[in-house]
Amino acid sequence: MATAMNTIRDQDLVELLRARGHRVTSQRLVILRELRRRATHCTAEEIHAAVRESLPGTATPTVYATLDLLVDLGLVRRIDAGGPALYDARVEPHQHAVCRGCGGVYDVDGRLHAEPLLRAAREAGFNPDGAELIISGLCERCAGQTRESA
Amino acid sequence: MATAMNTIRDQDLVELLRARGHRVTSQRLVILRELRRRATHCTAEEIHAAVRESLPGTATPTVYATLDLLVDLGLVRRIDAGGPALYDARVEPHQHAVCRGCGGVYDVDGRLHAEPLLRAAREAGFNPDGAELIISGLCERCAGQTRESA
DNA sequence: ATTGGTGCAAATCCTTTGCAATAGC
DNA sequence: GCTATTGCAAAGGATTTGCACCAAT
Repeated sequence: MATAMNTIRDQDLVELLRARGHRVTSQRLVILRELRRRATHCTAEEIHAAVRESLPGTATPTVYATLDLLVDLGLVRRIDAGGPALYDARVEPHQHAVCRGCGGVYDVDGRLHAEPLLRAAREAGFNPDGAELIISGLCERCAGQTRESA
Repeated sequence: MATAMNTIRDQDLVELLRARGHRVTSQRLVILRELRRRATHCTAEEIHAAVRESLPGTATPTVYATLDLLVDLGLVRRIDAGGPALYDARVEPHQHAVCRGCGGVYDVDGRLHAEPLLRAAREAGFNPDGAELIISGLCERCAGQTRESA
């Protein structure tokens, strides 16, 4: 089922699964591929719809379980931005901006410098392994509408 | 209904509501007071239970609507940490750490320096008005259990 | 007197659970 | 063959909606 093009990209998932004693299943491969194909965050539902095309029988709980696993393996970021959870396989350092008006989520490129806070967490007995920044505000369109209606 | 002690603290809410053309209701006062009394983040459900004691008939949708409004007014922070939304009226600069194991949310004192990212967002046409950092990892207890079971 | 807020009931949305069948090791 | 993973159906929990009544301005 794996094409030559995808084999290289699938490699890291296969190795991580084996290393952790998990099984390599087509659902897992297809779901990660789908997340990587779209270079943006998407919901479990969107992934489910896309995955159905290559793997018609795929069930909702499988999608959720797999997304959880991919997050655990560190291959996917989970973004909690108020609505349904978003999943993101984009690897470049970037954060997310959420519009208070329309709920849209936008990428903001740039590295997050949270070392002092991670250190503070560590000193308080917490073992951090990552951090997510959510910027909130108004997107261009919603800011414009607010101004017009005021 | 307002006691002398609370009047001072309620003042900012009353003024903000008036300024924005909203009405001053006892539900709004009581919900904000409750959030301020507990110096930690809590769920809508917890607030609801607490508010029922002084305002027995209070309905779920009222609690949600009021919390939304308080967040809009900038008096309360909303924290999306994977489970039910948390609301926090603590004013000292601090962020939150969420345990992957038990889901617990802990305060991490310290100011967040996200100016470069906020600037990047602004340059991309977004109008930021705040940012929330969620640190993820394992709390002391869960980290211990993982080690034991390994 | 107006109309924004509230309470109630019910709906909706997202996510998880329980269990039998399947497929990876 | 053993057991993790899957699919299916259904439950569960959080939040929102629609509408009638109430109460702040």
